[in-house]
Amino acid sequence: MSNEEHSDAYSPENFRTPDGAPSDIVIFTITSREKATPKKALPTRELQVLLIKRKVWPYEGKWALPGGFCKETESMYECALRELREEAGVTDVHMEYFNVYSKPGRDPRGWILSHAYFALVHEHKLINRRADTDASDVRLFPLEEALAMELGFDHGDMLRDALARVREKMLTTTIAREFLPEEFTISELYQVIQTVVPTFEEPNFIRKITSTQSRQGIIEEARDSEGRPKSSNRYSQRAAQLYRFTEYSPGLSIYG
Amino acid sequence: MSNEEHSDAYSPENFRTPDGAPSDIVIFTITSREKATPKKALPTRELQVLLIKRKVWPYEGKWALPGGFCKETESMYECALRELREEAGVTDVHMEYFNVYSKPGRDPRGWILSHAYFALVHEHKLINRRADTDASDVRLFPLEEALAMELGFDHGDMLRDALARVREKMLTTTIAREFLPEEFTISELYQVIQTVVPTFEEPNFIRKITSTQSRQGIIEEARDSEGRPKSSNRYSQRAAQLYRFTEYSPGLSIYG
DNA sequence: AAAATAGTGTCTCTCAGACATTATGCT
DNA sequence: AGCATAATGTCTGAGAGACACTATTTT
Repeated sequence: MSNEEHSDAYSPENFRTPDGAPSDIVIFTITSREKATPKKALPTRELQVLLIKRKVWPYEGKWALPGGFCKETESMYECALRELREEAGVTDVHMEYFNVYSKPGRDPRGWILSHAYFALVHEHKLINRRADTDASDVRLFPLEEALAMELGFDHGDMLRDALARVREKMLTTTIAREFLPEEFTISELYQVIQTVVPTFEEPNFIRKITSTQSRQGIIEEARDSEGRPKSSNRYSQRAAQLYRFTEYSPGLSIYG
Repeated sequence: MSNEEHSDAYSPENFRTPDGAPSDIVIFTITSREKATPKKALPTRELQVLLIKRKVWPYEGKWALPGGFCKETESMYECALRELREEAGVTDVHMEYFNVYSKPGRDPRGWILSHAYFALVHEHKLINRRADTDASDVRLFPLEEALAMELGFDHGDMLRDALARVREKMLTTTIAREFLPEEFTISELYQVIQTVVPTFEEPNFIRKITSTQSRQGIIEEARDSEGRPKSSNRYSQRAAQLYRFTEYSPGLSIYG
């Protein structure tokens, strides 16, 4: 066995090892507020990000993403789940890994590699938490505001990267479901997509999404126990047909 | 400041820190062999993966992915680039990060979190290397064979995950270019896609890819300095039009 | 009636899918 | 002539895009 530079004979004693491997989580939610109009109307929706105010060095007093150090007894995903629960009081949500942040010097505490996740949380899951927490140190920020802030560490990069990934996935997968109730109207779905991807615009959205031939059954009509279509007039005078996502997830291709 | 479990007052002395943070790289290439026919014909293409035979504990004698430990002075991506160069002799290729592997106990040497990349390498870039390397310990394996092998660590999982990711990206992005020369024929492109994604089948492939209306200009005709279309009879009696990828990368959506 | 959202009719043009047919140059 | 690959012709029906129009219920 040789001692060449790419030797496999690694042993922790011979090299500097990392000082920690945390996970950080970009928690997105969509808040909805009733419009001020006296009549029924679609709510105003806004994409929000959860941030935590740091109480200790480094970046004391700055806002940053929730997160924390991984333990040797858990996987990185389990670590992120734990932090999600401990810091945001949230369980059972869609969470995905998206990148590692490892630039030397990114953390003044030492050589620390951060593993970034994003989570998509339904508004209702955060409402409980907001009651029993000191709102001054854990808060939702509107996306635009959060993007303009100077966050601790390289969390600004993480936020931008997470957002780009979520926007892409919003259009190519059915993650919109994470922000919707089981049964929803086409307008709600359209609104959610537009809230995450402001450039999204489809004048004939209803036609496309419900023409079951080409995009085969991403969603289906909700029906009651007797098979009659269910509708809702939550947001409108005229009741709208309710839909639900199916299990089907289409495969996309640029070649055909 | 409190000592509660999710305190920010982390300091390396108080907790166990990782014993290492390596990167491992799944290097894909497509080999092409001339057919045995006397006449001109399309070559036989095969997706291959580069593996290295381990010489030391753990998994001594087993085949595994190339990789190695990250240094505190480099980012994880730089680490992967270095390993790619040191272990496979490859530079300037498409490489992407795709996951972290962190299951407790995954590495008998300790608490080691591995960061997995895939690289797409043109056959030509590996040919040089194969000459000056002992072919007995660094080798290309046909994909199917590699999948059936028992690799060291959790590298079997990495290989399967990398393959799934590359297959998805082959259909949704223009990474096919990584396996093709600057200018190529439609048949070559079709073959490359099928080599990576065996289920891909498009009877009217030429029509679709060259109808510049809908999939606007993913590729364009190659032309000589006088603007005349260039063609090649590398693989056929009848010369075929050459194409090149443009910079355009289409955005896909399930909603319209 | 006015407002607000839900949903349909209709037209044009492109394109997908299928399959047959022609084109070119080598052996 | 026979072959392998390259490329076009032609038909059908689905669907995208645009825009006007109708439907339903509340205020």
